[in-house]
Amino acid sequence: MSEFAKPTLDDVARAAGVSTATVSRCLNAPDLVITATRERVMQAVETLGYTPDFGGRALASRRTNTVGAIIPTMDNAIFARGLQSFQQALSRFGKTLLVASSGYSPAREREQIEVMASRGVDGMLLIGSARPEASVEFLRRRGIPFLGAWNLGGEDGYFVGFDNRAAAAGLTEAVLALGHRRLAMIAGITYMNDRAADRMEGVRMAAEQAGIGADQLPVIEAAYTFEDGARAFGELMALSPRPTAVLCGNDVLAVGALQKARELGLRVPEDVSITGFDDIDLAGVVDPKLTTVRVPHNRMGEAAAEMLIRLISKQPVERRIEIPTEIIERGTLGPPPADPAV
Amino acid sequence: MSEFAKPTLDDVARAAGVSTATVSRCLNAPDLVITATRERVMQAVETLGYTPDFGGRALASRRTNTVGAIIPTMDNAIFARGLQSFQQALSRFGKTLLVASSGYSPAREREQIEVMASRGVDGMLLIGSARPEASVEFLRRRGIPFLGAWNLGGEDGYFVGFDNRAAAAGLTEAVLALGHRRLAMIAGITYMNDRAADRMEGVRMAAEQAGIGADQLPVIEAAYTFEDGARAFGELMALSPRPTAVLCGNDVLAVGALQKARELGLRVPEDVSITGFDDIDLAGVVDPKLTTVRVPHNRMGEAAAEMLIRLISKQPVERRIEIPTEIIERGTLGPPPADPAV
DNA sequence: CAATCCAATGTAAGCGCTTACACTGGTTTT
DNA sequence: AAAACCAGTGTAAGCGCTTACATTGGATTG
Repeated sequence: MSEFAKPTLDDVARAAGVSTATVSRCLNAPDLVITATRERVMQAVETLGYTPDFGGRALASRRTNTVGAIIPTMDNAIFARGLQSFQQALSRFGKTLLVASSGYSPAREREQIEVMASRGVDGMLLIGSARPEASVEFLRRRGIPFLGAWNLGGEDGYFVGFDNRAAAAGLTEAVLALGHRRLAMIAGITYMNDRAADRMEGVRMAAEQAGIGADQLPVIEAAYTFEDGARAFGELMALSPRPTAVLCGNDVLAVGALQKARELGLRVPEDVSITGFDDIDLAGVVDPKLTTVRVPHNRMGEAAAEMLIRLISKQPVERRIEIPTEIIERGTLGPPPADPAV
Repeated sequence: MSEFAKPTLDDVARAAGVSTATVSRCLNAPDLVITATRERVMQAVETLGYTPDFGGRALASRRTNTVGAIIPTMDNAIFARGLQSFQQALSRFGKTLLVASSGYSPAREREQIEVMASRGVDGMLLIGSARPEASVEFLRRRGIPFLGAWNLGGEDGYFVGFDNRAAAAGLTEAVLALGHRRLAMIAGITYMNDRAADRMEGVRMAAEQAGIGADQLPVIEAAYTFEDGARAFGELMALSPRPTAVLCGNDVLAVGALQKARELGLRVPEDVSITGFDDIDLAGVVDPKLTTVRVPHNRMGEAAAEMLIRLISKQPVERRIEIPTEIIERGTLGPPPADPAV
């Protein structure tokens, strides 16, 4: 073995004076090997700096102990946090995580699914449930277990997430309870994004329930940036009559709205109320602090890991695990102005 | 092939009536195959839903087209942003990214390095340069090209990053130029973190240069949370004489400090100036907006990808690429109070 | 028209590993 | 004391792929 060659099982076997089978057993089922032998082998492993070749191992054992996760983007605190917990939980089970991002594109997600399948992942974590049937079909054909996270999905499939619709409805009810009647919403882009769509629907449902029809509830969809949130808020404030409460599909939009409100000289919540969704760090930092919905990403990541492991090892699992959300009341929601501006 | 079995090269070959070699060539070097054959093969690939097995491919070709990145944590906007660009650039070269996190622990980083090596990554991206020699030695022995990012490293190795020390010194000079003399610093934890250490040193250097010795420059190290930043700021404000400017090792600490300042009834920057570092989104959202140092993570991610690709394909490369930083003047830095409180 | 060449394809040898099965020799059982 | 057993180890057959080399037959050359 040259200085730069990667040592193989064979090298170790030769160095320890045993067969490759024994070395393999030392690594995978140490109990089968007598202590003296094992120590000799481990010594050889150590001095040679041997690490098993993943490809060879995967090929021979038809297992990879790898699970894949495809998220819309890494550049978003929401997914980052959940994924971090997911990974930690996974590693407790000896699995490693492969992460890829789809950039919110179903086509790119499909590509990544194939990449992961090629790599022989034992299971897969996807976000939400809005995707072409073909992607799902592919996974099923291959017999790769997978689950959706961050929401609760539809008819079939496995899910661990929260009920975005119910949470949004709950928050809306809280707003209504304060006496607001002229609501508006800045929603995230709903195309192929069930979280955003569900939140929008939740707000609409609750409004409807209170006798506020869709025609009286202006909704603007905006991309996930402060600027887009600010712009949408500007448009909403130009409306007449002006809304007294603006429900935002996520905290980033809400913070953008908040900035715009300051720019427009509107006091929050005296002149206009604003709510967010997700309770990212940001929410506690702006002034006033954001009233929002807390989504326990850590718990979700862990629950997802556990569920996927069970799915992979064919243990019985519940079809969906709901993670409860919670309204966090801080400073941006108050009663409507007594004499609302027109 | 049963409904649930993964189709192999052999299945495709049989279906298309060619040899496995031809199928392989269709996938890897299509030019070598005549169009008619290729179309027949591709058709078979399509109908069978074939995706090449990564393990088999890696084993046979001794290439993986995979590069690894080990970052301290995913749950940090700074790394997320750079990594996103890194990945995008990489995928333009047909490489896929494997991400792992070390949780700021050198031991865990070492483990992950071995995992990546096992998986046969063609190259590796690490953060910074502070790590046990053994980790570096391992990589070298294995002949795996790697580079450090986010800083500029030491004597040897490849780096693409910024000069944290110089940037911190530059910002400190700007603070001094406004007339501040009673400086203090809230640094990130410097243990095994050269970025934090360099920033601290930069501040100290510039202060020294202005005749302010280390004994006149209180420094507190704080973990990467708002709370820790706030706590440290509280301690600093209890000092007598009270600092008129607090330089923070990153934006998160600065925002924590800012909150604490408000809590203490101190006006920023009238009573005390605060500066950050990194220019994360947050910096533009707090009130007043943070004066900080912008670090172009996108450019860095791309430059890192390019450099690593060159390293892998043994093309000539520069040993270090410096990404310039920029001071972003916003609202938290002003002249010291005329009659500073004691 | 034989010799040569070359493009298109096939043949088959591994890549590094796991694991079913075979073997060995001591211990227990009958 | 022979039979049965078993713990510890070895032998060797692939896993799915790539690729050096061999083969084929039509086009080009002298």
